Amino acid sequence: MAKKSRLQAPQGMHDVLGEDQPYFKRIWDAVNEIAHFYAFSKIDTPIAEYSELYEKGTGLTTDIVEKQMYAFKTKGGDALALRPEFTPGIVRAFIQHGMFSWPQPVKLYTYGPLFRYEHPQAGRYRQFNQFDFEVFGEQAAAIDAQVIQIFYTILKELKFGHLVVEVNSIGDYQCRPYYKKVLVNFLRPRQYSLCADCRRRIKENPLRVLDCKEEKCQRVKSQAPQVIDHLCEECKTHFKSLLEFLDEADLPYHLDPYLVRGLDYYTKTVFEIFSEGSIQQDQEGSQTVQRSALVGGGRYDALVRLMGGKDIPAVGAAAGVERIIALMKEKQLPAAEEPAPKVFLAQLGDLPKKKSLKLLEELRKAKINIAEALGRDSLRTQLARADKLEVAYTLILGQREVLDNTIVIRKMDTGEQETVKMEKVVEALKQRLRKS
RNA sequence: GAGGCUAUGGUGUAAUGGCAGCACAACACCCUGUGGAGGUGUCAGUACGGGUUCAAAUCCCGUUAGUCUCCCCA
Repeated sequence: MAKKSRLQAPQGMHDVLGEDQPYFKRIWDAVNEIAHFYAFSKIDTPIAEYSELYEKGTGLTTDIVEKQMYAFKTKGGDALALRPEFTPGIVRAFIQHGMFSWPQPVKLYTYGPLFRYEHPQAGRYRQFNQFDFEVFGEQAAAIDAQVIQIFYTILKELKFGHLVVEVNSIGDYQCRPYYKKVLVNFLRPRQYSLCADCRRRIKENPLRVLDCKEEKCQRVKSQAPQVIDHLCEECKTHFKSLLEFLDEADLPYHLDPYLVRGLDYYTKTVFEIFSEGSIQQDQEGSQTVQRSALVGGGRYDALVRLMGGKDIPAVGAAAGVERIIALMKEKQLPAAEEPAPKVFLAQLGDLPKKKSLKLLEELRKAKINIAEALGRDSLRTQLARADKLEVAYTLILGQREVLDNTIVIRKMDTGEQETVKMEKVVEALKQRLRKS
């Protein structure tokens, strides 16, 4: 093992500096606001769980668990894993705290970092953030529609323009095994028209062949039997009902009969939300539209029971925050606005500097955002800095003022100065700021 | 897990194998209690480790990281 002693963040992980913070804030604000409106309560689960939880929940054969999990042993010998997704942890909490006996449905949301060990590239990191909404104890398709609507609304709040919801139903444990057989029977005679990966998938996970982007596989799959034609009555009714709700809610959806998802636990509804992607030119000059899913989710009616709880239906989804931010930047969508200070406090000398601390605290209580440079002594430098910050007013507190118990208010654009009594300064500033 | 491209002060950029330079930023001074302009100066770099060569930022190999593609996914 090569020793990585460079003074740098680990691969695929990065610092979020001040300039990016407003984007996160904007997203968290939108998420919290909409969660509150739809009566979701926040849950924070540990950043690590027993590995077993994901092996059982997410699925042992999924890439996420098989190849991408940060798994480790504690000193006490426990096998833990950094969470690669939210759902199993939330399901665990649901069971552990007996939420099946809470008033149903139980609506939970969360956001925070997830970890997957994979090759970083555009919009993909080893530590990344998602926000996640889950609803337990409700099997009506109305709830599926509501979850979709919530994510759609959050992205709209963030000012995304053209959003497309791709939906499909992949059946449940009654009808999917049957469809799988039909699909395999269709694919097997045609396997030599498929790419190598898909030939492998026929055995491992035939549904994923439908997801392949290879052109020759696309050709085969366009002839392939579709899941929605093989749904059992219950799943068919549920899916029809979902589409009606989506129509009613004016959500622009597109039925993608080939949408399947990578995780094992989905049943019935699966969906993804895309933004109209960026157009990229490849070497031959042909244009391909980059579409990476911003949101992915679906229904998982059997998971709670599978993990040891009661038979509780559930539906949920998660959105990738870094991807959303990348697109916000590309489309120049607004981040949160940080109110810039409009006042600067300049002080000269020891005594004024001491008085400054108290004055700053008074201004904070009065909610007047103020900048200072207590580390600087020359008035010239402090004014230069005030100028750079584009404040409207600068307070000047020197020896003379402290002795007279006054302070100077300088209006920066005109250079007018006025001396006011120290105890009046908060009021005087408020007045002036209100005017401008 | 596989592959392509890239790497020069804090940032952005120069340098036919031959003195590592410029701009911005930061800091100080010109100007001791009055900013915006201007001037002077300071700080600071060839990602890391090897190799070729009289001579390497430049060529070669490896590592690391970034970026992109496949895989997979948010």
